[in-house]
Amino acid sequence: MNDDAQLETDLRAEGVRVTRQRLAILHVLRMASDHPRAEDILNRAKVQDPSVSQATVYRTLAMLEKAGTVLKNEFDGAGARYELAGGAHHDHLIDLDTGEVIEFHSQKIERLQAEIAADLGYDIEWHRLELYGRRPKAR
Amino acid sequence: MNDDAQLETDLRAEGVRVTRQRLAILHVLRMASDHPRAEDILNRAKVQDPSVSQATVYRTLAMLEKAGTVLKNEFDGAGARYELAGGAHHDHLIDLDTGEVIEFHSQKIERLQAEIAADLGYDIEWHRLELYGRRPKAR
DNA sequence: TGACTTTTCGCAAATCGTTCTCATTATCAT
DNA sequence: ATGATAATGAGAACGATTTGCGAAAAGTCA
Ligand SMILES: [Mn+2]
Ligand SMILES: [Mn+2]
Ligand SMILES: [Zn+2]
Ligand SMILES: [Zn+2]
Repeated sequence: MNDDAQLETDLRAEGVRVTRQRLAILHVLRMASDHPRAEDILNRAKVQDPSVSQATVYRTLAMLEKAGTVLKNEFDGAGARYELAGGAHHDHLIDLDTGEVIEFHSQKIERLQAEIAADLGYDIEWHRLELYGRRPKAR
Repeated sequence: MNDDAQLETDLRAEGVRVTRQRLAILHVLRMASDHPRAEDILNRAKVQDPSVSQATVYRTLAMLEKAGTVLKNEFDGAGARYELAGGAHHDHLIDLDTGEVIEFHSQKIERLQAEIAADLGYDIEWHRLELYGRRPKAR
């Protein structure tokens, strides 16, 4: 597990200045496992550094997304939800009752997507696969 | 091919009043094959009835969506894009260069999605599968 | 048709998440 | 430490969509 000093290294690797605010935001993302919204990230970052502003949260997220460090998910409903990009590609299942986000991956689906696009004469740049469902009522 | 008188029947079937504006909007949707945005629908509807307003376009689309007559697609980028729900379920491939929307359907993928959700203990209510790609440059 | 009730309309103002402006502050190579 | 300049906070602006409100149109039943 990376400690907070690693965050500084990560930022420097991207050639940007290491600011308190960016460290706080990255720390929040490191700790999160719930695909938080910008507003959640702001609130959590403020615990570590009360000076963090909304504008900086959005700016930092946009910057990290461009750098490939962060993934921005535009699920149905309110605003975007973010997560660190670290691991392998995965798609999401959203619980319509709780809002919980569950991750999954299907090599078969990924392959089929590529085949379909190829048949249509396209190369896929990226894709979005989201399942919206609920747990069947106890029975 | 349905004529415009059919539109009136469609509206009555939904138990709402038949207005010039609604007929114009439905007509536009009937003619469209390009997944138009609300703004496009407004502009096209104005040709038939210049009195149609933006608010009515949004209100009518929301109403038709709730009735299951219209599908609202929230693709990446600007605003939502609409289409009549008539046919069979399909997903979309968006051309990143032209914005063109291509429809496709894979029974295999649909089945895999259901299996994945079932394994996770969920029933899928709806899903979104969008492929974003481009035609390989001529070579 | 005309009076009466209900729905829908256009317009403008409000929302909401996100982006931008700009004066001020902080980082960092020197 | 100093200076160049990147990054920040506060709040205004934005764009798509939604909503409140009084006016107009649609449905109802003589
Ligand atoms: Mn995820
Ligand atoms: Mn379609
Ligand atoms: Zn995937
Ligand atoms: Zn599908």
